Amino acid sequence: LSSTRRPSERRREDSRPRRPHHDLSRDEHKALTRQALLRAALRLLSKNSFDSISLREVTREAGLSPTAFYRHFDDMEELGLELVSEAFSTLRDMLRSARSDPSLVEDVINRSVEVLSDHLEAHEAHIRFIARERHGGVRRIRAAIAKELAEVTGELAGDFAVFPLINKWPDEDRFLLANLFVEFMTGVAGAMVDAEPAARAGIAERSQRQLRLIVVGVTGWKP
Amino acid sequence: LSSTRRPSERRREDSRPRRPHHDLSRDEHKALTRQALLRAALRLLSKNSFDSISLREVTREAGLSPTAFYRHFDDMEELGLELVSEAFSTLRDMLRSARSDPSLVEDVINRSVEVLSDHLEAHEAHIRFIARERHGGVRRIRAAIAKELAEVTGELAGDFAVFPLINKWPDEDRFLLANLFVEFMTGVAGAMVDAEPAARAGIAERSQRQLRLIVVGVTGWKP
DNA sequence: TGTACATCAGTGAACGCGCGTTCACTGATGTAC
DNA sequence: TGTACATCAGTGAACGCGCGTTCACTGATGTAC
Repeated sequence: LSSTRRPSERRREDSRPRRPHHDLSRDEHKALTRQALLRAALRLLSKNSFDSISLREVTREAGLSPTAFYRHFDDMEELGLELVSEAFSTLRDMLRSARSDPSLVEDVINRSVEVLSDHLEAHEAHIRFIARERHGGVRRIRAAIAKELAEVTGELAGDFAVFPLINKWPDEDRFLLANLFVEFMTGVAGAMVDAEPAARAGIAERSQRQLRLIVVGVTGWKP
Repeated sequence: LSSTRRPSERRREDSRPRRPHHDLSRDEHKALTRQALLRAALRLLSKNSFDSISLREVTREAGLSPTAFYRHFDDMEELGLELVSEAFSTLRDMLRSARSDPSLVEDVINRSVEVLSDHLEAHEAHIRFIARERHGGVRRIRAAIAKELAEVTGELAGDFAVFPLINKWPDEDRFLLANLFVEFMTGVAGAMVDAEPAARAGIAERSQRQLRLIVVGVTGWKP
């Protein structure tokens, strides 16, 4: 009996204290709680789609009372939109650092897929969320993801200027290629996220060969 | 007052009579009701994702009492799986007739996208359902869609034998190309389904140009 | 530095609602004779 | 063909449950003096 949990002990899902007893300011503490809600939602979203998880589930998973939610977000949709911009913020950080990586220019085909795999391993929940909600059941979230992807595509079209071959293509063709590349990579990410971890290396290899075929198309392309 | 609806008149969503008074057999009537449930679910699924619609919503939309559902399906997941096989049944009918269409061999690039557009116009709800649930929140439905897509990919790899260029490729490379093609087309379908109808022609044109780039890659590919 | 007051993140009770599922039922259709 | 009985698709009431949201509250943190 002495080892049984007392029912009054609420299960806590994170280390954020309900009542601060340490050196955090009120604002810092609030920011931590907000993060706890976002993390909790992301955890639930790896199993279910966004429009099927409830506000109460999120607060329960975060170790808060349901009403605490309203101190941080108006509703679930607002939290969802924040997850979108959070996911793309880290994704674009990754793209920025990739841009200054000389190995990527030397071996776009293999390195692109490798960079994607690495990012996926580090931010799996974010990528799964994007793959799931890209065509999901919530219009505003679909729209937010589409907007971010369009921006990434635009930037990528510019990046392609470093390749002598593509350098002289008209803007329209560069955009065409950037869009194909983004769609392809999105598909690869979606496949990897749904696959067993053991199957991911195989998907990566296949994707590299497919990307090679596309690059052959690029070298033979008449703009 | 005389024009107001009496509250006892339940809104009916289809023409299937609650109590048959005509020449349908019991089995025929049951099959119609089953169809009414599938149709109703598909209608709801164009707005929301599968794991957020309820059994009661479906029966309400079909004009039935909630309990009638259990005469046709054990639970919602069984209905969802039936929608998957229904969607792929019509899709594969389409692919079968496309296979015997000489215009497709003459002009794969443009005709493939046109055939997809036509199918999408005729079966939009089915295609949207597939695009939405392919990476959606219900494991068994994702698995069912993945299985169907894998079979379609396998058949397509065989179809490619009609092209002299690909004819001599090893099986592995043909599968690689079929997979790329299916992923590409799936992406196009997803984009079209999410886009305003007015924007679809533009997506079709862009996809044709991208497909042309891929075909350039095919012509230059060393197996 | 100390005190008095304002702020506000998080609480817990309460609400009305839609949910999935059970149950005994009804009455038209199907079948055995 | 007519009758008596079996089948079973669809019903409506009932259940316990989790939901989103409101409200007045508590008590630690922040601030004005």
